[in-house]
Amino acid sequence: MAKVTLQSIADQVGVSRMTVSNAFSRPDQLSAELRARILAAAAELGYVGPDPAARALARGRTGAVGLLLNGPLSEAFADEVAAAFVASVSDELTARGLALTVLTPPRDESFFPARDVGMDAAIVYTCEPDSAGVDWLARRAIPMVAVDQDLGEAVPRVLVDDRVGARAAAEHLAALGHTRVAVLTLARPGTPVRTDEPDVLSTSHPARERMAGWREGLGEREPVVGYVALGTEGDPYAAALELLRTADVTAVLCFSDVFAYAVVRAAEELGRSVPGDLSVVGFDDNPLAATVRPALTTVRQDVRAKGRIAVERLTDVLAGRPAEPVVLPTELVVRESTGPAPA
Amino acid sequence: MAKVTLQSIADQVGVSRMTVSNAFSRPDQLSAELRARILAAAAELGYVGPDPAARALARGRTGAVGLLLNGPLSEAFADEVAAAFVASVSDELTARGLALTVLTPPRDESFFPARDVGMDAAIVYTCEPDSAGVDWLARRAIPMVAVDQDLGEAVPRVLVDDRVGARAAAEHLAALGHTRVAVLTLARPGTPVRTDEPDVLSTSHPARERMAGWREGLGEREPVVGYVALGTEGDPYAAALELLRTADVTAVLCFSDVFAYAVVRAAEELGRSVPGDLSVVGFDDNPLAATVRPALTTVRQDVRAKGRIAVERLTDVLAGRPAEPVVLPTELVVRESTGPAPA
DNA sequence: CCTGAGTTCTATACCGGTACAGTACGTTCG
DNA sequence: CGAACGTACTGTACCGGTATAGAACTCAGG
Repeated sequence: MAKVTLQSIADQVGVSRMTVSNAFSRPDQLSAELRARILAAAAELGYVGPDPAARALARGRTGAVGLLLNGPLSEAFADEVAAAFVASVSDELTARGLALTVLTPPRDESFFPARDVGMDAAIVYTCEPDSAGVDWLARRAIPMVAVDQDLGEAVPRVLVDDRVGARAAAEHLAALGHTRVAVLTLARPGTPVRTDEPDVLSTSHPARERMAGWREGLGEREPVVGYVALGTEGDPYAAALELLRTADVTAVLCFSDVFAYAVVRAAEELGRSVPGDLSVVGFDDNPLAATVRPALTTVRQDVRAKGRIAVERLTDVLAGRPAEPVVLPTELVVRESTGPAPA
Repeated sequence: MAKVTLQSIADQVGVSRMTVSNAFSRPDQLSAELRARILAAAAELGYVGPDPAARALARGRTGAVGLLLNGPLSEAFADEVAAAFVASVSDELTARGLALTVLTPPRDESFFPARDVGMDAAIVYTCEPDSAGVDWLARRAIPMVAVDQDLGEAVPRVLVDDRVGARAAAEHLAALGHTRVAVLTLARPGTPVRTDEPDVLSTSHPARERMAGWREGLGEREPVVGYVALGTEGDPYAAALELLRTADVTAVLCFSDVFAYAVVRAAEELGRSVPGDLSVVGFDDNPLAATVRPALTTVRQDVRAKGRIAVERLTDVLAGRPAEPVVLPTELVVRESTGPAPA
């Protein structure tokens, strides 16, 4: 059977192709009676509806929004917080009649999603400003919204107040009398597990901001005894063991709740009780944080709101409205993993 | 600035438009020297590369594959097993130079991803054969692969041997002397929480097959004392409490590890010890199953393999190769949540 | 010197729609 | 009763590429 197009239906019914197009895409442009006849003819011929590719070319819109990630999706999902963000973005896009296309770094440059996939706009999640993906999107002039990252003034951003949250966590420890505090945070990929060099820190916005907040909150005390910087491929538990064995501290500030829980388990392994001998603070308020024992003191952020607001900003941009930068609040949640510094 | 197209570069360099197209898409079709000149001119004019929408129309391929889900993405992610499957699919597609577009049921028919988004093929995950999404894909003649569902002979399927796994779980309980066994499984949406009517069961392939396997494995004994059928919106913990309060059983077979853990907590709440007073078996071997106490006896399936094989089948279909149906094995994993039936 | 087989580039013909500016024909209103 | 307007439909001009067949030229082999 030959391909069924708008034209074949137009011929069948005896109207112009444009009228058939309108029957599907702009019902108010023709009489109900004629539209019914056209739809009937279409059904009879087995016409499904306008071809998305042709429509995308003619309209200049695809109906899809890209979500640019800095690693494979399985990596994002290893972190429950990132997974919740992705889910939130998808839900919000659905509610607005947009589809989600996942843009991951390619294995092979021959097909580069950020360069080769049609989309109306993109949400950039935690990607370095100089990454290839961001570069392609920018060169294609695809409207972007940056989440958990600063891509410059031109790109609207949705951030979390990591610094204030981290400062609150550090002040909490300080108020409990802790003076020897370590940090377990993210490092640039490839960095050795343990280091005291501040410049191996991950350049991600949250990593920088949280570190800055911790330093502020620890105030005049020797701010950080040492820290373990962990690449994405690192094993948090091994890093935590290493940290506790080599650093003489009474508390640890962690980049995430997953890291914090690793510290808790490492402390148990080494026979140190939490929070009796060691206080541990996480970040994000992962569902995990409330479930494990001892429940983790952490800094809460509202991940679903982050996704929702990112999509709102995106639709603002698509509609030509100005999109103000947003900074979402954080909140210290004190649970069982922190206590007074041991004497 | 006027839009930069292939034609503008062709004019600038003084070659045909086709040659410029080849410079980007088929480098072996022209001399290296000319290609370099074209690329230089393109860079100078700020040409990014062929427009994906136009290319999709001309080539008849988009480079994107749809993943059809039967609910919002956040719902899929509530289940760690489904999330792992999605991640696996994405990783495998990336490895093959394809992008992933998420196809969820629309809030509003005006934009229906399964109907309106361009894609080369689709993976259908746990969707009812008569759902609107499947119907649109079928009418568009989009190549499909069905996962955890049977869409008829024409659609290649990737299944898990749920029945054999469930039977093994039931036989395990039988061997331990259990004769009064309940089931906690999925129901059709909207079904009341507790029922003994078999036909409220979810029509999903896994739900049917697991139930069949459980019945087989319990053999000649009164097969199932009763079961709680749980819609997707139901609260497993509440259902588990209800079940244990009303059914006089020594063991519960569950549709998932999440359900099983809910039963464990409900048993604790009611003062019954697991596995002393009550044995519980889950399904899937969710990471959770090994972490919680008591660790859950469960039926393992390899979710990453399921994603990988689904994508393999999909590429087979795209290449015109026949795609044989696949049934992946399951394996009973005995941990701490099952023990001899109490006297 | 002629033939056949590469290269390298071009001409033509689509791919399947939508936007926009009409045209033709009632209706309404001053 | 004529101007102004709304409704219903059409004609034309794109949207920005790619496939395919062929033309022009080079080169090796007989």
